[in-house]
Amino acid sequence: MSDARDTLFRYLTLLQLIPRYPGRMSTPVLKEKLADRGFHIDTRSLQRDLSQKLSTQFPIGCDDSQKPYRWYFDRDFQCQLPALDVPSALTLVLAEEYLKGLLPPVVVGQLSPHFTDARRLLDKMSSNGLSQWARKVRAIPNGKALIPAALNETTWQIVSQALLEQKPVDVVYLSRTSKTEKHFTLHPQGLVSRHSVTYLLATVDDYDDIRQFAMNRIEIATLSEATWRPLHGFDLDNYIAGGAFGYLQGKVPVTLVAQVAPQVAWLLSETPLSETQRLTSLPDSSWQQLEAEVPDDQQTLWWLMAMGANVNVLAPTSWRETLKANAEQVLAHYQSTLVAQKTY
Amino acid sequence: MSDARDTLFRYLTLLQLIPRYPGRMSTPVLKEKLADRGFHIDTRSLQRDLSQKLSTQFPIGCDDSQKPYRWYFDRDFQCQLPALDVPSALTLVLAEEYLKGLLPPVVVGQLSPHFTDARRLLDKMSSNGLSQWARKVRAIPNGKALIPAALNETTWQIVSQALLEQKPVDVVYLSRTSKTEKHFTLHPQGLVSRHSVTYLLATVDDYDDIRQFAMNRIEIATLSEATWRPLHGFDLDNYIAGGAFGYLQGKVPVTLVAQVAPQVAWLLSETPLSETQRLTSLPDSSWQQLEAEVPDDQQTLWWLMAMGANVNVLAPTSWRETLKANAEQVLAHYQSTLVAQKTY
DNA sequence: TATTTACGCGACCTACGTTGTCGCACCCCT
DNA sequence: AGGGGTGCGACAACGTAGGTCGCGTAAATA
Repeated sequence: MSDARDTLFRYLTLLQLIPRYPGRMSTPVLKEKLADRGFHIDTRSLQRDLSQKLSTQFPIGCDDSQKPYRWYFDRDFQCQLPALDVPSALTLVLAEEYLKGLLPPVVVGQLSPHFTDARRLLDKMSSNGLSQWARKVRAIPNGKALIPAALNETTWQIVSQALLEQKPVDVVYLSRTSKTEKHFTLHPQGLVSRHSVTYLLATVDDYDDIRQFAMNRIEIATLSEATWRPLHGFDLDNYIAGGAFGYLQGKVPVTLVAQVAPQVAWLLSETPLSETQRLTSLPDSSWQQLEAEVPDDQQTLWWLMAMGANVNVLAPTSWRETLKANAEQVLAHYQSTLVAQKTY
Repeated sequence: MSDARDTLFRYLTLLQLIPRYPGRMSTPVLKEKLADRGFHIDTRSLQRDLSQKLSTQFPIGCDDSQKPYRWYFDRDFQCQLPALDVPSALTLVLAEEYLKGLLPPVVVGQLSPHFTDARRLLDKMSSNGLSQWARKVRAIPNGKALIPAALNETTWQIVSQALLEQKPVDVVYLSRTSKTEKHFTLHPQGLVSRHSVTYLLATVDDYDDIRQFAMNRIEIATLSEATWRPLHGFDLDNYIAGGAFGYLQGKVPVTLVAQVAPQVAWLLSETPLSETQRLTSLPDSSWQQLEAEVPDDQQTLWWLMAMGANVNVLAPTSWRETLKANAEQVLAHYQSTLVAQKTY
């Protein structure tokens, strides 16, 4: 293995080194990287491998406009080494259905080679002609499907790279309040995808406080020349729990007690609110009593609100009061706009 | 290519033919499949390839308990041919975060080789030691995260295979109403993953009507000996739109008109309700007027309810009435249980 | 413009890897 | 006990991978 004169393995390593299309890699660099991994071969051999062996059998392209030729894989080529099995392929299709509603198109596009691979397998499998797998699988997302914010492909690439390699980025950002473009140097500390909007958490210029930047409002991103300023003691989970995304979350879970309508009980018996959930029948009613330890956060409260008259929260009292107050406010709204309503 | 005496390519094809662990494939079968793809080689060569070349370089195992040896890949081995790039790896991590809340653990586990591959790449990349990528990325799911219904691994494998290959399955199903186990022969027609519960749509035994089966309540599934009875004219999308999953959906979209609080307007400007959405300022208020073409479905109504007092729906009138009635009912609840409340 | 440098590429040759064939051993089945 | 299916060691012939040399070319440098 150290000598590793095994041709096959060298080919495979080489194939793994060649980047997918937007990227490219020159022959000398490839030789270098190959050497790093224990394959000390002559430049000539590498050239032969590329231009005679691999490029005839694989969708590999060569940019020969400049002299150190640079090689790349076709953008959408994908090859799983243990080929996908049918269940995995189906899972991928399902996953794609879900993710399309959750992540920006560009980001899902990043994974398209995987998904197309799965689809190709399923297509091929139904050689009888009419399996029509595409019409057999659907994902119904949780909650209202909002349209994911569009974002720029290179922005995603630059920012994700910067985040992971701990490098600063220069960005042109379209501020929300003032509709003006601003220039910042960001030091990325984290990435949060909330619903369908992706936020970059970063410190700005020379300041030490974390700020949020919606990725879709970053107009241009480039790796910065500035030096990286590390930030210690930042914890993403604490940051989120602190309410930064509108999800103020109490440290301690609370015990939810509520009466729920039959259809809600049915739902909850399939997909519990928490591990500790208990459902018990109520006398003289088709409703059931629900008890569960749930996080003290906005999400849970919204879920309860969406259930509307189908749940009747008994505890915690604060939630009960909130829900009650909310209902009163809603009614108040509908009183005050009574006149306006008539115009529709 | 027809003669394809290229060793490398034969090796690769072979590697793609060897299934991942739960599966296994015997030498004669491999020879057969290889021949199908144009590689007519001697059995001896195949044996050498497997036992001397491939199994020394790859995590390949051999079950030699029976005489036609059967080969398989390590369960969690994964090899992308153009290796993953950093943005793709990060996307995979994000995707996994989301999917963990949406699909049953076993189903996500089906994709774990992909995800572990991504994680391995990120781990390796941060050779400086402390990139701690895992602490840098979070996905906050849309809506309340219910716990996905657990389901059996082999059930998923059998059923997905049956669905795609148009084969009937014999199942032991734990009925919801009566807590008894029932035996059916199902003819799978579709698969719907709703929130976190996965349903199989199938005709039962000799009947022609579609019924839903929660995958998590299928206790045992085996490919059936029965002959496949095709069902014509079934359209999954129509079926869902027809309200089968509690999402009765009007054929025509409706025009939603509402006044929304600033924070809701903020959210909607990032992730619109629909392509046609318009937000306009209201005089004498920080609220804004929202107009959008939205589907006439339960999801949208739930979303409006969750927004509570932060939206004031003006049209369609039916929704306005529904929301108002709901608020009144909620208040009524909280009146009637006033006494009970005090005990908490 | 002349010179240098860096690559790509064709050619050549040798060592070694690949592959078909044969024979033997083993196990299972009848 | 015998025969078919399979794994495996050995061997010889063929093919080819890979190091080396040298030329041509294009870009960089003086």
